[in-house]
Amino acid sequence: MKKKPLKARIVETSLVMFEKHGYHGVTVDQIVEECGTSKGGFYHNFKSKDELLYNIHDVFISYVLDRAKEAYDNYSTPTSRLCAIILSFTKVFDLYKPHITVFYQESTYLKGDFQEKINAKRDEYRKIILRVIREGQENGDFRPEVSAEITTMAIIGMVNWTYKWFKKDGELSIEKIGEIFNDLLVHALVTEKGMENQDIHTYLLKSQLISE
Amino acid sequence: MKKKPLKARIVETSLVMFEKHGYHGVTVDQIVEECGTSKGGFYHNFKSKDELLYNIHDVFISYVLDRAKEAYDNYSTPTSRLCAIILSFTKVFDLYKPHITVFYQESTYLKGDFQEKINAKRDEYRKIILRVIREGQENGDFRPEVSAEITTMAIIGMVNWTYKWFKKDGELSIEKIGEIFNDLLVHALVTEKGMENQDIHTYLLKSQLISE
DNA sequence: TTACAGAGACCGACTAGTCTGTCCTTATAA
DNA sequence: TTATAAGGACAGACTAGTCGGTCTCTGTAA
Repeated sequence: MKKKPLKARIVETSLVMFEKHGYHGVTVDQIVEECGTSKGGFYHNFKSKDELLYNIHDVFISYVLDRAKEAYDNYSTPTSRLCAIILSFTKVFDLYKPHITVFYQESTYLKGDFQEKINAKRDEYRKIILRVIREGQENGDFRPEVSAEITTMAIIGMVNWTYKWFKKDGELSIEKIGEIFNDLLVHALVTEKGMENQDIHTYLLKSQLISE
Repeated sequence: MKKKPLKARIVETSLVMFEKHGYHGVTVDQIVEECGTSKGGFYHNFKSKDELLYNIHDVFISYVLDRAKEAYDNYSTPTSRLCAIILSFTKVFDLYKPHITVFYQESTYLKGDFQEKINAKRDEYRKIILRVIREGQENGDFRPEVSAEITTMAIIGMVNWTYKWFKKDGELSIEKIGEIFNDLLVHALVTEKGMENQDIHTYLLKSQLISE
């Protein structure tokens, strides 16, 4: 029964603390106190508090970026690709909720080089979605009259905002939430022609009467 | 030519600075330097830096809350109410973009009583949208199979996220962006029966071919 | 004279980061 | 197998600087 390496423990502990109190609401002393180590232990593993923040950002954005690329490669139509990307992202909330919160809450405080590296990956992510939507508009599956750029940001916003309200022990599982997002998206974007595709019904929720 | 009162100048100046560098990235000294006053001037108008942060939060949330209530009262169908609320909110970006950024970025750092007051208003806002969606589902205008709660948060997310990317001198005006949001929403939510309503076409973008 | 708005030197608490030293594991030579 | 050397992981006292907030003083308008 081996103990986890200190570096991982520092990341995990600080993550929970940052999520609750914010990056500036937690001191290095509090972090080392909480995971039972020392200043020495901390600065042996990280060059600075900033580097810890960068580390947290990078783990998360690299992970979702990989999932998005996978989703793009594993499917071949705009609709299935978009839905797969959305679903892969929402699923990450179960695993990386604290990372995501820190990512969107504290990225202002990333300095110079750290900020540039993260922004580059963030932009890459955005461009994948933008590309899927453009391809959908070009082949007639998606409605052409809505701006692809704005739609991209609307989708990203809808999904990302989940970090503000999602509770792991809430009523709906994260998969279910992802399905609702996809259902809304498909209705908002897909044309009648695009709807004729058979497998699109995979992404739609079954209509049911409201109980009275 | 009367000068603006110092208190307002402090708010305006700090807002711009907070938006760029974050609440913790700006010191009181920097604020008073930037608006040509002194520590004395600052602490004569605010009990603490926290109170300034609260002030900024309150101005913004109170404003949008009033606009939402107005929009609800001025319209009578779920669709028109929802669209009016969304439009009133997006329009606020022209006026209050820095407030909004600070609101969503720094609310973690509001202490005790301040936090509770802001959260109460924020919750009130959420409930207005939730109510409109429920009413739409009950009268058959909105699709009943999507969860009203999740849809509410999806909408709020889509709109709120605008603060992360909207540029005042960008390609599209904020009104145009609001119209796209409404178009997406109407397609995502409204039933065929609900679509029969005449004035719904006000909220839809005109279909046009993509130039090749 | 009074009341209030603002100036700015000053303070004390706090915090990121440093530095020296210790322990423990592992490699190596006898 | 054992003695010894070396290097990495960590401990924790310490430092230098920063920042929110206070206090006293000044100018001004009624």
